Amino acid sequence: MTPGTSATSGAPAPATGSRRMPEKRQAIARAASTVFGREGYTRASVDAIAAEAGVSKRTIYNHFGDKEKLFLSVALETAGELTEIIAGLADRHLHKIVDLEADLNTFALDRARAVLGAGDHYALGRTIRAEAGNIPTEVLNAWLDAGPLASQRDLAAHFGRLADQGLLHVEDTELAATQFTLLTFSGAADATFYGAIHLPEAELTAGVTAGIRAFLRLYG
Amino acid sequence: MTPGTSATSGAPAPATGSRRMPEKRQAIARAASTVFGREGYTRASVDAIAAEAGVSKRTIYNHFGDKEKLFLSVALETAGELTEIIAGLADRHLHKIVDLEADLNTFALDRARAVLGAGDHYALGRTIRAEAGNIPTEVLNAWLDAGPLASQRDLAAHFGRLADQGLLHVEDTELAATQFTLLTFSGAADATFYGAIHLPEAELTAGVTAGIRAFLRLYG
DNA sequence: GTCTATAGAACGATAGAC
DNA sequence: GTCTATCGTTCTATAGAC
Repeated sequence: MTPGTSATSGAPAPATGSRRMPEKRQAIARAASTVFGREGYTRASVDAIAAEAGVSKRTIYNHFGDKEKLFLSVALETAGELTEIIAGLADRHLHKIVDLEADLNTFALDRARAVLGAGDHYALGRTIRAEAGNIPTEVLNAWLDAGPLASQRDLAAHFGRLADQGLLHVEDTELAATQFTLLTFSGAADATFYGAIHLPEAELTAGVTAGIRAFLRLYG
Repeated sequence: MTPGTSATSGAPAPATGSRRMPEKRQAIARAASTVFGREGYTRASVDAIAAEAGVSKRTIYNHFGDKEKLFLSVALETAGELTEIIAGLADRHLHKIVDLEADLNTFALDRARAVLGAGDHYALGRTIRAEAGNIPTEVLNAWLDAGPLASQRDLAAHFGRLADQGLLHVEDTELAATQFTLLTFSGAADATFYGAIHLPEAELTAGVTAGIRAFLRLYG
């Protein structure tokens, strides 16, 4: 094997043995994200990840060193994915306001569905939360900063703009964003264990609606 | 715990081989709670639990069947422990109000410290949350009902009483209790991954204070 | 004498690492 | 593909309780 010293060819090289195979690495990362998210860290076996990625175990060890490094790498690399999705939702629903309460409601609902819904957008995030006590502080902070905190800063910026337009009465935009998330998201996150179990749609909409009403009593 | 069939006598019965040994079972349950809470489900070995309990592995299997049953039993049996602690705090701080904002503040702070603080009051709860996807719905619901939901109902009752006294303006006491928890607790729970990492005292008090102020703007 | 609980060794499977 | 460690589980023998 010894992949580093195999044929040098600069050609596209679809076959195995090329000098660098970023697509293999990416396949491993994707597979690891899937399996870690589905099984959790300890239950996920390197065998299962290799099978999911369609590579041999040895390839994983060559690329990532060991299981822990693989997990931490994937945790860091995927930290920003959901942030961008949520930023897109905020831009779509909060950029041009037509009905403040309705627009906030739709944004909050879409965000909750994106994070907690059936898809595995956040499956790895669940595992990261579960393993928080075993993750080095720097990696944890990097994940927080590229993930949840980034979404919060983005939301605070939106609220600042809405305040400038006179649609909201906000002094501390960061605090308003935090409390918006608490009132419209954290309840559902807690009730579903961050998406691990299903929440009936009616309960989700009821919780979000009540949260939006409280938020507008505070800042409307 | 084990309400109906507790030990009949006051006799010490130190020797081995007695017909029923509930104190061994309790030692196992305590040890399992500790080790599961500290290590998580998959990392916790039956060996480690046996060592912590001062008991042989075989004894664990005789009492609980297998590792999964042991975990689920302990999860159910310890569900109400923290609930009673929090109920005591609520009774202490919310029964006789002298300064509404200060009393709510103290209660919220004490509760957050009790749940998220260094002690392992909630360590097993963290593991239960992490394993939610692998826990049978009925067990999960029983844990929720004896734990977080029970605390919430208790808090709602307090708020109902305070509303009757004219100290709060609350229509839906359950909703008020939910939003109180969201505004004064969930932020810290989220930031610490339910107590897995430490939160500086200053940040905790700042978050709680801001949450109480918002709550009183909503219901004061 | 029989029953039950205990301790500690032993087994089979699995997973991480090379 | 192989090695090695570990884990969940089971088996065997011992000893007190009825």
